[in-house]
Amino acid sequence: MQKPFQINRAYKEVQQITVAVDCLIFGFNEGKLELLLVRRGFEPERDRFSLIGGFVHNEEGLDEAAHRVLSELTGLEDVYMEQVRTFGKANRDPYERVLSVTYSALVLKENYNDELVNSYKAEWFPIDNLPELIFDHKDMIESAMRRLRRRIKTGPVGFNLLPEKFTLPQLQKLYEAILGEEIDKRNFRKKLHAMDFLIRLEEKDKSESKKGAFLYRFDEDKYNGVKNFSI
Amino acid sequence: MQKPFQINRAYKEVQQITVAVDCLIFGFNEGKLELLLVRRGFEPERDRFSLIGGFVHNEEGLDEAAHRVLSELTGLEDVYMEQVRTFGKANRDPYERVLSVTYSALVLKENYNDELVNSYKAEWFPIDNLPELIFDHKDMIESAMRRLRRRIKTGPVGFNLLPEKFTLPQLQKLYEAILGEEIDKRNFRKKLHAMDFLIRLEEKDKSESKKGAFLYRFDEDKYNGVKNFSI
DNA sequence: TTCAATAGTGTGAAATATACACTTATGAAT
DNA sequence: ATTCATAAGTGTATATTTCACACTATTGAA
Repeated sequence: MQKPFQINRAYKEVQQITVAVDCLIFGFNEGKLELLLVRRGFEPERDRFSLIGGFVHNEEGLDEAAHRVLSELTGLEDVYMEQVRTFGKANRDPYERVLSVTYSALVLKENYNDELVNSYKAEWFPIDNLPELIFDHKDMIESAMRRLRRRIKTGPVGFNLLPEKFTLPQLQKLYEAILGEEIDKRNFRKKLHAMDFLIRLEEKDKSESKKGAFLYRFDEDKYNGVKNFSI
Repeated sequence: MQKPFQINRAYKEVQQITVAVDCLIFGFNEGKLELLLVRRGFEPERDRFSLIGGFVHNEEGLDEAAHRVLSELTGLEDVYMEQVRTFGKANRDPYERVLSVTYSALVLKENYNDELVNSYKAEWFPIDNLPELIFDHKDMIESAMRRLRRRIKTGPVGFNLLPEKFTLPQLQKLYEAILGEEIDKRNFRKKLHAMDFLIRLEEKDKSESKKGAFLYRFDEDKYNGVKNFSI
């Protein structure tokens, strides 16, 4: 019989593993959900695309590491991120063992530091037209997409992908892009109106139509009074 | 400006971290949802309770590690497990840095190897009356419970906690124990009947009542024809 | 024969989700 | 100035789902 596992717990000579965070950086632009990828500039797998990632340092937590990696690439500091899941097959990276904890980030394209993004050879791709990716990064994206679809239906996370002021047609296009299906305009607005956490401003965005669409703002306080968010 | 992160990717001298899996082993017994915990037999934190865990070996994947840890403790081999989430605050274990990937396991108490469980000083606790736990294990349990509540409403995972043949009153008690709320008997049965993936056997369990309750069996094939599982 | 205890069953009301079409405002073109 | 094209905005009826609710059936034990 093996030793009780608790004793192993105290072993100092236990195997250690390289741990990375890989970030799924989502943006929304011109009605499309996009993902930020980098092209590998070195062998192996040179020129293939991958998620933005980096290693976890010894003194930093996972969330910190994810924020650091994102901020190093985009210059963004206060970004909405959540952990998605951890990929840990022994040979997922065939060159060396790396455990990867994935994080999903929702960023506002207008806030990026373009220069920084360019310097890292990062590119945005529409979610429905991604290039081939290294390792298990495709699985990571699927996993993150499933989660994102669930999250936007049950909570107000989608607003992180829109500017402070946005129109209802914009918001609906965002939901359609993420869910991958068309939504009825009247039903969509009916739900939003019922929850009553958006504030209509006396301002219109005329960039998409001659009539112009009213701009709205997400109101945190009013949202806190909402019991069952559902779209 | 820092170096492009991709170059870091190729570094071999990157920090490595000790990685553990911690298993949330759920069982269902006498109408109660229970969790299997072990009492630490060594300092520090001697005599406090913790989840069952173990370190990830270099040549094994996370899922494998979780199954191995579970099987070493309980002798069970084919157990339903899913990854929950990864806890990675730098100081979550104040004695040494350990990253922990949590797994939720649904086991059938009658299948355990009692001797093995006893030899490890493991104990079952009802989920609503847990002892104090080390480190962030309480957070892990909350996280796993949230997930379990969601999963049993949207999929047939609960059956893993019941024997092959079970009664509807048993099944309902299981749902009530996990969800922490009472369910209307008629509405509960109505949903199950509508989905039509349970097979009623010509056999009754009279251990709970004089009248006896019919035994049912979960039918995998019939379940595959169900589009929207919902309880 | 009665009693106690759990198993089993159906209906109506309320809430939620879905389907669906026309009017409004405005800038651009004539 | 009138017309036209384009997207914004609005309400109602139906179907579906969820929820609330109470009595009968079966049986072993007393």
